[in-house]
Amino acid sequence: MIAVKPRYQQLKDLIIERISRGELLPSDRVPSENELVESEKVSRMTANRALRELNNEGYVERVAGRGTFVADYRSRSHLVEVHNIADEIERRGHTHSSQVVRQSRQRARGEVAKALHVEQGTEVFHLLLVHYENGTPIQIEDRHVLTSFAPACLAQDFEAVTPSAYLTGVAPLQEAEQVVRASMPNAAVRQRLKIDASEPCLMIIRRTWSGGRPVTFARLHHPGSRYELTGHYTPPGTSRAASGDVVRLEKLSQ
Amino acid sequence: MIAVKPRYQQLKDLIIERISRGELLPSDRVPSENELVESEKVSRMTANRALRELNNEGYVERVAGRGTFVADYRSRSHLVEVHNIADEIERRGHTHSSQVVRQSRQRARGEVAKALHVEQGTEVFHLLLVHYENGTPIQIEDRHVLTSFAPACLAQDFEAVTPSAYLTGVAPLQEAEQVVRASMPNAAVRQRLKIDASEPCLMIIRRTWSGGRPVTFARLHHPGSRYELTGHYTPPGTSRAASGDVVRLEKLSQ
DNA sequence: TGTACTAGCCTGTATATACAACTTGATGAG
DNA sequence: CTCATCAAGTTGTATATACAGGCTAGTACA
Repeated sequence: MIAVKPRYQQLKDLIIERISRGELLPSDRVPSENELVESEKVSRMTANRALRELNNEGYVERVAGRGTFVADYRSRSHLVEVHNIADEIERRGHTHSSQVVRQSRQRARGEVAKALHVEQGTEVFHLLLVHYENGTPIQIEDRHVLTSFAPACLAQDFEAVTPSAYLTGVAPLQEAEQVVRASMPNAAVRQRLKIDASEPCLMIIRRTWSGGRPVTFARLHHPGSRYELTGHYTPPGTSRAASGDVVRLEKLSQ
Repeated sequence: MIAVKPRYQQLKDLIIERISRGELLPSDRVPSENELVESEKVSRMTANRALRELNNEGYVERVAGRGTFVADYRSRSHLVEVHNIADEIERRGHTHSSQVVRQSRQRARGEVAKALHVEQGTEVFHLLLVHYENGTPIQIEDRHVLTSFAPACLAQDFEAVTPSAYLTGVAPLQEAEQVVRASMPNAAVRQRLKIDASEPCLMIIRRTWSGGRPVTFARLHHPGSRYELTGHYTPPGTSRAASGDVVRLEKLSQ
C-alpha cells in the first residue's frame, strides 16, 4: 500500500482508531466538523464526508444542532444482536434465566487454543452456562475468553449479566465468524438441555474478534425442537434505519 | 412524508427505480455525473454523491475513466451468494451435479400458500432436486415458485442451471428471509440424502422477495454430517471490497 | 423569578471550481 | 501497418462558500 489514503479516509481511520482503543466511549462527543477543520487542516466538506460515512457505517450518531457522538456498540454491530440470548428472549416477552455451571481458569488445548490463536496450554477463562427461557433450557453456552481481553471475568456474576452482554461492554467486538450445524448431542448435553436421545441439536460455534485478534470462542448448543435461527436480508441502502438489521439472527416465536 | 427529499436522494431513487423496473440491466451504463448535471440540473458534487452512495450500497459499479454501470445482481446482493449451491461447491474445487426429481405445476396448499402470500389452491411451480458434491448428496431442494414470476420455469433444464441461478437471472431478488433448524428427517429425505436414521438434518427454509412480494419458497435439507453454514460478519465500512461479504454463508471444507 | 428570545454552535445540503488519475478512441509519425 | 501520443470523457478527491434548520445556553426583558 504505497498509495496515500484519501484525506477523508484518514479522518475516518483516526476516529475509528480512537473508538477502538477506548479513548472515545459510546455516547462520547466526537470532534465536530469545524473542530476537524481546525485540528486536521481539512475543508469542512471533507470532515463532513468522513463523519457522514462513519454515521452510515454505524460508528457514530449525528444530531443536527448537537453534534456527533460515538454510537453504542449495541446499535452499531449486528454482532451484538446475534449474541445476547437474554435480549432475544426478553424481546419475545419471555423471561430469561441462567445457571452458571463452571466459571474457571483453564489451559487452552486443541481446538480452543487454535481458535483463539494462542499457544497450547495458555491460560484462558472457561465459562459454562445453561440459559433458560421461561424455565426451559434453551442454550448451553460453552465459552472460552482470552484472559487479557477481560481480566475481571472470574469476578462477574454471569447469572445477572450474560457473558455476551458483559464482553460487549468491555470493548467493541469488531468481527465474528460462526458455523452452524446440526448434530446429535452427547449425554451430558442432553441431560442439561433436558432432551431425549432422538433429538438433534442446533450448534453454533462462534469466534469473535476485537482489536484484530480473536478474543472469545463459544460453542452454543440448542435443542433442535425449541430453537431456530432466523435471518433476514435486505438490500443495502433501503434506508439508514434498516441497515442495522442487515443480519438479524434470533429465535422465532414458533 | 411532507418533507421534500434532498436532491441527491431524488437522484438515487431515480436510478434505483430505473434499475428495478428493468429499464437498466446489469452492466448497462448509468448516466455519468456530467450527464446528470445536464439532465437533472444539479451540480456535479450532488450527482457524485448520489452515484457514490449507490456504489457503496452495491447498486452500481464505478470505474474511473470508464463510467458507472449497473452492478450484476450476483455481486449486488449477498442473497445470491447464499443461494447458489453449485457455485459454493465449485468454489471449493469440487464438482456439482444435480438430479431433478420433480418439476411440475402444483396447487399451493397450507404452508406454501401462506409463505407465498397466495390463495389456497393457486397454481405454482414445484421443483424437487437433489444436489450432489462429488457424487455425494448434499442438499435436497424443495422449492415453490410463483408462476407469474418465472412463467418459463417448466421449460428449464435445472440439471444444467440451478434454480437459484435461473431465478436470479429472471429478476433481482431483493429480500430474503430464512430459518435454520436442526431436525430429524423422514424416511424419504433420508433415502435421498443417503443417511441413516440417527443422523440429523440441517434445514433451511427460505423465502425470497422480488418487487415487494415473496416469489419463491424453498425448503433445503442437508445431511448434518456433511454440511454446515458459516457466516462471517465484519463491521460496516472496513472497506468497500469487503462489504460484499458482510454475510457469507457457505459450506466449510471441513 | 420566570419567560421569551437570540447568538452561536452544530449538522445537512447544495453549488462552483479545481486538479489528479484512469480509459478509450482518434490521430499522427515512423 | 504499428506504435506512440494526445484529447476527451470519466471518476476520485479536495476546497471554499453559502444557506437552511436544529439545538442549547445565556441574556434581556417583563
